[in-house]
Amino acid sequence: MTNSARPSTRARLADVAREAGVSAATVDRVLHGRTGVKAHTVEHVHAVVRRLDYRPDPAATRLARARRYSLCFVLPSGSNSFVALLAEQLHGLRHWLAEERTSARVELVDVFAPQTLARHLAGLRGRHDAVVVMALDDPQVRAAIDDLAGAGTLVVTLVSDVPTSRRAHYVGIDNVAAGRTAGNLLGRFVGTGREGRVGIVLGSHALRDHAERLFGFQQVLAAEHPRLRLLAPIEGHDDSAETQPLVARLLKRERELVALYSIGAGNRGIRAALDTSGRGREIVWICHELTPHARRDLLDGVAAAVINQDAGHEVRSAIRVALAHLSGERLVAEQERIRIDIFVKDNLP
Amino acid sequence: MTNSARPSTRARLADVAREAGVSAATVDRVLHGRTGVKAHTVEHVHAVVRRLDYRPDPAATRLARARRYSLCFVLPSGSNSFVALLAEQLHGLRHWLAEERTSARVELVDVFAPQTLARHLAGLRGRHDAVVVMALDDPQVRAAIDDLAGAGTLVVTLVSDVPTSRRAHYVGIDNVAAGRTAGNLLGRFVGTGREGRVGIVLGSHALRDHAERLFGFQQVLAAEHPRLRLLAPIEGHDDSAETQPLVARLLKRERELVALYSIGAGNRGIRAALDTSGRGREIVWICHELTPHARRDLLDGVAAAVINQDAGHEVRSAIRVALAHLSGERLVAEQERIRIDIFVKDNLP
DNA sequence: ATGAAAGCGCTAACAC
DNA sequence: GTGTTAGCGCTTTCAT
Repeated sequence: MTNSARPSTRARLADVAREAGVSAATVDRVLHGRTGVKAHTVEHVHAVVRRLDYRPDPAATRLARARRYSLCFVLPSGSNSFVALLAEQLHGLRHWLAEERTSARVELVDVFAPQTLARHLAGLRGRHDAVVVMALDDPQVRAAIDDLAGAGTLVVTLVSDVPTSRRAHYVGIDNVAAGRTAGNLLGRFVGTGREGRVGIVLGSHALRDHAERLFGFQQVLAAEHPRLRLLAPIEGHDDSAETQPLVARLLKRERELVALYSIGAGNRGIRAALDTSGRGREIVWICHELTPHARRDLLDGVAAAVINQDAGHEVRSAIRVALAHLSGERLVAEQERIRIDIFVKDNLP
Repeated sequence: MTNSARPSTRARLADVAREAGVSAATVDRVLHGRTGVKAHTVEHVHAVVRRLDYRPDPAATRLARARRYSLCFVLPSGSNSFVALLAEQLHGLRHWLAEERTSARVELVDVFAPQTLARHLAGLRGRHDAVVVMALDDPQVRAAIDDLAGAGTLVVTLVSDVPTSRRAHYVGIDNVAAGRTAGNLLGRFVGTGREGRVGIVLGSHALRDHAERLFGFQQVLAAEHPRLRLLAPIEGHDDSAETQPLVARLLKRERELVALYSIGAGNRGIRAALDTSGRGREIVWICHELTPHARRDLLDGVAAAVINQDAGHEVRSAIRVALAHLSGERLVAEQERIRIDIFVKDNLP
């Protein structure tokens, strides 16, 4: 009875091999579903694995793996602060990436030009193990994603999904729920009894995340705050300089405006317009993404709430998801779900 | 030039050893600040480490370490759902703990009895590497923590801190900020212009987290919603059965009650009292901790918002913090900060 | 179809 | 004070 020598320790691969009467290499083959093992042996090894409740030691696995992975992040160009946050988070993960034997590069592309984005994606074919893309949901882009996937590149969508494409995974929030959340807060902040008009600013109807947020927002306002009337959404293309005059005009025209929902980026323009109008503290303003500016807007009492998706979580999740797919590891789906954060002045991190 | 054989790869310990002209063991000693190395050698090795930008591979480190750690979680007994959530999360981490060569046990103690808790802690002396405790901030408890720490046991406080004790770390939210957040939301939900009275229910003034939340809540209401009058807080000892009649009486007595802030546990009692009174949907109710019941309360439209601290994050953080202290690893402080989550009906995870 | 053996990068016991 | 050596648990050639 020498096997009582290491008590209370979990089973190792060697234990499985011994119990199954095969070598470690065979167990490894079975565990990774590789060919070249007799069907009967496969069965048997699996049985032993189950019996011993064997689970591989991830530290040993990582240490022994030779393969290196190459990722490419494709993000929108422009001055969008949230995108800057994503890029910054990615940079901050460089040491972790090195430990995971993974390299990641960032490429910036004009996201409002589907053709440009599609061509860029086409150019990535065969150059990376996985491409993580914050995409426009457009037929050309979808086709480009399908081509990449067809050529064996894993595609992960980030922040804004292209659900009917062959992307392996979407990392981001449920944007309909995010829009509902904004509607819930905005309606309650204005006051259930009060009448008034609500302005909406978005980047583009063509951006799936924006369209979904708008949908959720409208749902909740119609159902729970019917006294508030929604004005036609303004398209600012996520650009502050473009957004500011549009919102300034809105503020001048609509004297009964009680609230403003900013669905996308370009919030510096909105803030400027609100400041100029002098109505910044009476209008309930809700926007998305906790950028440094949004933080200021909250602290200044101009923004009532900010709905956020954690850029750090998203980048880490995208990497974990990609590596899990590439190396055949399991994912805890629940762990990869991105939360819809609500920030007000007092719970800022 | 054989060193171009492994290009683009980060430096390993062996590289540092070679460059410094010492053995791997010596580098190891220096890196872990162990004695028995000439001061000059220490300097030199550090210099090489810096020059090569060497950072140890955590996978290799974990694999090689022989030491096992033993943790003990001391949590309040009773029917508190949030505590159940903590215990459940800890159970879910058993495989991770096994990988980290760490064992963790849970012990349940009556947290409202300082003497009992103090005695229990005293009994833990010398039995674990670290004790994680959700403690009452009381002189006897503080002394017990100091004794434990003095005897070489690492103490981490969880959820509710004992700041002047010798605990190595506090894992939990900023409860003053949490109270402020509740005040902010509650005030806005009621409507800035509206008058009325606000009821407050807490477990005990002796619980530091409860006292801090109350403080933050009062701050915000006084400063930003002076038209709302706070009633004297009710102490329900985090117990639903005890809380329910107290709240029922409050609801009967106070016809001008417009909102209710529940600082601690026992929310099932509050929900029952609200349901019985028939005022559940007109009174703005805000409570803490997203338990299964709180989730229902939100979905039913009875709770307006739930302020939450993520039980899973807290348990993982407590373990990481403890292991980092015990094994002398670095911590990314920013990563261990526990968020103050806000949940409404629409952003439930 | 399967096994033997050499690492992956670090730690720890034991020499010297 | 410092070096040598034998693992940690898995992956991956290369044999057979």
